[in-house]
Amino acid sequence: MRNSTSSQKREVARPTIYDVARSAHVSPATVSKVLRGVTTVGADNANRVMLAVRDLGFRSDPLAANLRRNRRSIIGLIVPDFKNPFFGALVSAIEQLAEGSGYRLVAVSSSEAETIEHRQIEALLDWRVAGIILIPSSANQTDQTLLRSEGAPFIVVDRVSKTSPFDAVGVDNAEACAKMVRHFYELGHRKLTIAASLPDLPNMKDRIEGACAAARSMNEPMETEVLYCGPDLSHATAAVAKRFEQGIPPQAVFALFIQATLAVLREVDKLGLNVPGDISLAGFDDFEWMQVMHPPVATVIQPIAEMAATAWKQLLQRIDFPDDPPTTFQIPCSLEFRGSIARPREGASRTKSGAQRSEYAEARDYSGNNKVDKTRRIL
Amino acid sequence: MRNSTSSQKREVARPTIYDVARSAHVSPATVSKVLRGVTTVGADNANRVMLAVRDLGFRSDPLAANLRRNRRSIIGLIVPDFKNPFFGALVSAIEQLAEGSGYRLVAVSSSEAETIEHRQIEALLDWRVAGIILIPSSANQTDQTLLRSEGAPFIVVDRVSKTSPFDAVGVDNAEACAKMVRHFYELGHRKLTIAASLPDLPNMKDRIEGACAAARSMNEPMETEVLYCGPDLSHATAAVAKRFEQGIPPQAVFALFIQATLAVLREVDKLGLNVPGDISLAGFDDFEWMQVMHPPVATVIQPIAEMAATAWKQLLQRIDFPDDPPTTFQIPCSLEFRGSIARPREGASRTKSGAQRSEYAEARDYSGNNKVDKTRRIL
DNA sequence: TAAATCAGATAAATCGGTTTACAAGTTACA
DNA sequence: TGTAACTTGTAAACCGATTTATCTGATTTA
Repeated sequence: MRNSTSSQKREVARPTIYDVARSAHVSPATVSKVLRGVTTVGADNANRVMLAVRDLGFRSDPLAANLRRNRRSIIGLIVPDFKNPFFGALVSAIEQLAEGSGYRLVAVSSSEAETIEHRQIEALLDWRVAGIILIPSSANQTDQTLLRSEGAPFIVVDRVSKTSPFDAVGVDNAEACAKMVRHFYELGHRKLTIAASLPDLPNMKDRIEGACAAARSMNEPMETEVLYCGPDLSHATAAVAKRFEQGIPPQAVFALFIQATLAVLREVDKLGLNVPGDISLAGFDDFEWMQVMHPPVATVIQPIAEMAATAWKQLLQRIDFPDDPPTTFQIPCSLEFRGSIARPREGASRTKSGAQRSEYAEARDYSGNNKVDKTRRIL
Repeated sequence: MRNSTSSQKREVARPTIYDVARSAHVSPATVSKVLRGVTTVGADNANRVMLAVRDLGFRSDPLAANLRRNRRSIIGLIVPDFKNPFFGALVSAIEQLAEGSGYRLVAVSSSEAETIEHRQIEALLDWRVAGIILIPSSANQTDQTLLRSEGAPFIVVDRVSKTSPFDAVGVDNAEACAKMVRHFYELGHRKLTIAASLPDLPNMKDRIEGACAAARSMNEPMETEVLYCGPDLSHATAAVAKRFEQGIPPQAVFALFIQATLAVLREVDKLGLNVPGDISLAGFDDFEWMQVMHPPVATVIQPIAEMAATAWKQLLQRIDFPDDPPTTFQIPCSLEFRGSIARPREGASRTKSGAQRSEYAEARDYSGNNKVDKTRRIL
């Protein structure tokens, strides 16, 4: 005999469909049908059921429901780090899409660690999620292979290579970096320091290679130097500081991730240097603060909204058609050339000059003209 | 008869405890006991079970398990906006604590909307989470009342009032703002513009009142003006722009949330004004970019790590002792007085002066001396 | 009128672990 | 030796919704 009236110590006994059935004088099966919108129910009974549901405040238990039917309604999202506003914006964009799609999005973090990522994926699989959106913590593809072998619909986002054997959504890192390098070149730079995190992330690798290849292919080939800064701000600060202390500081830096951008700005500031007078700087990703800096920081803008939309669409496609061949998407970035890049100085003197400041003032075009696509703004 | 060998179209049939039981020549109940560490199992049987588990790659299905026993292992976290790096840091900090505590943390977003917040809470309750950490989207407490009435352990974080009738963890907003106002006062400011979001968030209310009360209580009372900027950057930009266009621009602004800080910087920049020469500025929350600005932005630092730790501890306490009286925590903030605040100018001329620049240069003390607690750094 | 069809409702099996109740075997102790 | 106490293991009920197979009564068809 069902006994849902026995109440736990604290818990208010939740009504079950058996309670609803009793109250509406129908069978539990009929209640289930009404709730799922099956039409083979008489209008009379349906009404009584709906009334009883309202009266008792009944809400279906997804644990029990999901256990029985094998359909699932949760999409899991694994993000390397909630602190990174780029991922925050990406999560947010995907969440907008999930809202009202019948799916529910839950986000978990891998803390940039493979072991945690693996645990989280196993947990999501155990919870029988409908699908998984993975922003990998590393280039290691064992987790993706696991997902494939478990038959779970999933899509890899952001840190992907062009040749991923799975569904993947990334940006055209190489081309974006090439464009930025060309901008440096056109302004007269022939030496470029590239501040990367670590070469083991696929997108970072593409950025480095794209930038270096572009530099080599110029009429007058540019001299490049790649600085590996490590994963976070403290590592980046140390690496950048070390580089600035030894030999002559670079005149042009392309920071391929946000922490490197901050590290360079910090170091430049510490040494009393001037951007772009002493050093030209470009970053990656667009954060609001970059536009209120003096000068505003030129940067590569990843199309977050488009990435989210593509990933979401492809995941739903994958859920519906598990056997279609996988697709890799490469979305182009846009670039924002702001005042932080200027012509290199002839004599490499390092005092602040008024002339230099006015030059940057002319170069900036970030305020006032709102021609920039809103969806590309972060924070 | 159990039939777990029938395979779905795509799905590789997951082994159940019945499969394990068959393979180990014991009953399913024995398997369950072994897995849950119940000791009343012979060593011989236990070994065979563990071997079978390994062989078959069995992993327990939490849906089925949680359905039967009423214990739960997931903590749900509701955050208003993933894009806000302050929340990102808070989520991240809480996640560190959840890791290795036996609980799993899943984050969902309310998109700053009461209706979505309500839906998310209902969903979490339906999923029978062990507890909920709520960063409210508004001052409306109906959701908190719902949680209380459903008997779910929960704790409210960040946007809380001192007098919350529930478990709550917030910071001492009023005192922090008072300190910052005193700093303005001591540097000679007698007029202060306070840029708030909306007065309906409890923490924002405390900030506004704390700042205004402090201003009034000075020997020479300060004149304050509260500017309501709305919830996001676009609203804030519009509100700030409007204020700067009408009458004389303020000489001192205390921005009580990050978007206001950005909006002020943007407007200052647009009008060609100089910080702190023409206008002194203080913000709320510490983001890395604030330190690489020229000048670095003075700000109130919320102790994120401590907030997370307190909230987590209290939630676990609440789970264990559902009937203890609720506690409200008020954690003090620290302040970082940086170069963006300086003495007001005598004659309110608005040209950039070299003298002014050097004054700010003396005021800054943000780099080099690493005495700032690492845990307070965001991004 | 009897047989076939069909809409509408339901009892019972089911999902996959957990828990309970109890049986069988051992050991302990009077 | 007989009974209580303790071990170890299992069958079966259970969590709450879904689904299947079946049943009833009404309507249609032969």
